[in-house]
Amino acid sequence: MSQILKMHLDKFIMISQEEFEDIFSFFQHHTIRKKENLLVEGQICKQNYFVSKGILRKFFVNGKGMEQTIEFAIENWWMTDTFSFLQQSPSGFYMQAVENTEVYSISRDAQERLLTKHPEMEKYFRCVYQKAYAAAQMRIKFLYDFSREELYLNFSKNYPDFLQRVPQYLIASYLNFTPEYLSEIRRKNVS
Amino acid sequence: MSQILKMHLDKFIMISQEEFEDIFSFFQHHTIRKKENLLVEGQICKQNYFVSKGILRKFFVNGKGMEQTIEFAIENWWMTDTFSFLQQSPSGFYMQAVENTEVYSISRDAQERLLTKHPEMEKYFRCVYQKAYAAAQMRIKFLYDFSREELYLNFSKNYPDFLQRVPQYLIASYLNFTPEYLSEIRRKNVS
DNA sequence: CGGTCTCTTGACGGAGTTCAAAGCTAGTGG
DNA sequence: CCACTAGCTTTGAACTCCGTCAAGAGACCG
Repeated sequence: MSQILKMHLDKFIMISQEEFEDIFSFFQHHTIRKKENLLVEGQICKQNYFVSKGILRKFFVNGKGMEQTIEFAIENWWMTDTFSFLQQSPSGFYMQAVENTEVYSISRDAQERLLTKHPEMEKYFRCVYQKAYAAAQMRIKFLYDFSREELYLNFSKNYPDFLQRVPQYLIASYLNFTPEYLSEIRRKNVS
Repeated sequence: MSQILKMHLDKFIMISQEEFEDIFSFFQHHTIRKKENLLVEGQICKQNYFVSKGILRKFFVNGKGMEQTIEFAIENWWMTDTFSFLQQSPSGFYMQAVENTEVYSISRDAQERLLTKHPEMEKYFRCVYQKAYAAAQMRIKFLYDFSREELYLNFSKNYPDFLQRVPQYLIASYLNFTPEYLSEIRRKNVS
């Protein structure tokens, strides 16, 4: 059934169909409505989520009471509050569906058992985290290197489809500036 | 001999002394002088480095020709250009010793062989990358949440010893602002 | 259609940069 | 072990990017 998860595993490790079926039994399936929360600030992040359809975003509420989006996850991406998930400590983040979304989730506990029973999954997660870490490093580089305007132009060049699926104020939030300024940038770069 | 590396492995996985000795044979030891480069822009990052003594920094040269430090690594931290190391593609970064530094390094090739021969190391690296990813996420959160001044105050509270070991212009570079502005912040917060 | 989100526009202000110059500090060679 | 130089830090003035505030125009949903 979950071909999308199987295909993602196949990118990193070799496993048989039977083995996959046992692995798959550690996961649960959820459907989340647009704007519904998977995690709110103060809760312990109990699950690691794999997006099979739709978009999630992770955000926090900053000192001024504004929502700051720090990450999006679309199909084939994992999302969790790594810190809270690892330490089972209260999270400082929210996780919310941007559009109606479907995920496969695994609890901390189930993940431990999965890794013990299927050691090949260590390799899978090592690869996934390695990639996520590399992406985070590039993200930090961009934040350091680019002006806000360049951040937007770079983002809209690399993820044009995203601009269609996600409202502008979330893009602005993700790129760390105001909707007003985004509007100004767009005006300049249309004409 | 390399007790520090063994101790770091012990934090995440159980291995015998004999096993460690075989694992250790995959590594090389290097001594790097202050200001010496381990990697320069355009090169392929061939090694993954574990710092046993001293400090490394990773930086790139931005559009204005300034060095932007994006990461420090002290004792017990791994450092590499993950992207270049994984894909064996040219790096956009430099890696340089801040003070005289000692590292254990492992090549891409040796790391692959190590992981095949000692699958427990998959778990070790999974944990290391997971932690590094969580740290990168927190870093991004700080960059979004704090003003430059708050970034400095936060940094100097959490890593007071670092301020002693590392020159101010590198701290400024790491926190993504100018040495002049750092000087201004310090003046304000001393009196 | 009425109301609540979302996007746009413009005026103003402030955090942080740039540039230039002077003061310090530490390493190096004689 | 001192003197000199290059590199690091501080100061101040001018400037700019971008945030804040306020208000209006669309757009979407019940």
